[in-house]
Amino acid sequence: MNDDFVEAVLQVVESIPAGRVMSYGQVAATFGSRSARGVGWVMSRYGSDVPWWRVVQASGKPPQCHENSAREHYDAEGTPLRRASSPDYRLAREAFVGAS
DNA sequence: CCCGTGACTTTAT
DNA sequence: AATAAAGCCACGG
Repeated sequence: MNDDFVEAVLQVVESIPAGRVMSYGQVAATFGSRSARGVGWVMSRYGSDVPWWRVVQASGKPPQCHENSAREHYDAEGTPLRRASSPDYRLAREAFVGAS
């Protein structure tokens, strides 16, 4: 299967620093994709191995399906529910590529 | 090969 | 502001 896609998603999610959250579209764009659903799909399958709670919706709210579980993580990590300051995903992608 | 589904996003009405 | 529709990637039946 396309481990590339999965690997990319996991890579980005794992790269998210504590106290910072990224939206699905943000993450997707970060590794050069446009599919937030693809990211969500990967999370549902492989998200168990990554800090999925650092990945939130574009609205800055945690996953609608795991909000209560995510809250525990936020309380533990002290993650401030705050989406990327700028909705300019492309900039973030370049930033990640440059940092990589 | 076509259709439906999923932890989504964005634009339009 | 809220709702509707379309777009997007990958997978299973």
